[in-house]
Amino acid sequence: MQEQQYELNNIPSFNSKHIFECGQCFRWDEESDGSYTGIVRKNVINVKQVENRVKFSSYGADNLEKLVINYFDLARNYEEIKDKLSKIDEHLARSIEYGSGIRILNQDLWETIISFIISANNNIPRIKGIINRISKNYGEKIEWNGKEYYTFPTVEELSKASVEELRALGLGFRDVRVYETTRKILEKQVDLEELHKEKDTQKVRDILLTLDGVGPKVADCILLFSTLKRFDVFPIDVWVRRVMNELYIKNEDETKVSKKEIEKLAKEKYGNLEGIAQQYLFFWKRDTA
DNA sequence: CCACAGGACGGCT
DNA sequence: AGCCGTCCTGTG
Repeated sequence: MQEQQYELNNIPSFNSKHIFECGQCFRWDEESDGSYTGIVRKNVINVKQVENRVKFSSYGADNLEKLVINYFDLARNYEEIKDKLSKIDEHLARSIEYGSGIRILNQDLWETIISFIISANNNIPRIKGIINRISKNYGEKIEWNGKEYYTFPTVEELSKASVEELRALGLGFRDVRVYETTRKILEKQVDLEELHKEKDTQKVRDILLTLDGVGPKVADCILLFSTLKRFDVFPIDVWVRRVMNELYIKNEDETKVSKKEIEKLAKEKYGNLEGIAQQYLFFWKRDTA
């Protein structure tokens, strides 16, 4: 464990608020000075952005520079992606302008699976609370600057939790889903290493769908927000349905719009960048609601 | 007290 | 295949 600093100037397409508040992650909290502190693998990281300067400080096991480059997806050219998407239509161009500093994080696959199972029928403050309690009870403690942080438990660590214990942490009906999925991954009925090797997005998606609590929306979020990193998926939640209906479909009753119709439209308009297009649209619609 | 918000799942047609 | 009630908890 060591303390490290790393600084970057003029990174194109980087805005900490956009990154941490676009609904992709649950373990980052804003500090009183406007910086964000989060837990990534076995590290606590603070990100302080003042205009074009971003200061990263960390306490943990991993090399900070390598971790930052990987986690924040810094090798990818978001400027190029935004240019391409902005040309598609004015709606998308406007939402890209609004969330211009969004980057899609490379989050741990296991943690992302459990986090998005918990996200089902749930709101962000409660999801964050549940994940914090899970980490506090089954993860490892890290003390830094007089504060306590907890890593997200490993598969082995979380497999110690009973259904009753999970229920007591506030998971509600998701307790059995998390319990069963943990067991399936522990027993390698679903092998996360193998998932990373599979190139075909549909095949990976079909495997994810065999996990308890993983339906179409959760599967797409896992594919997009984890190290699986697929942009050819389009997670459809109530906000995405709302924005797609308002912009393109214009049905009086948005609940009547079928997922199939939205999926087809997204694929036609945004092609294999539909996943990142979804993020700009979602962040804009949610933030301006 | 009730209404509502938010996806997966199983039972039904 | 599509539709709908149920699952749980926090908020207004």
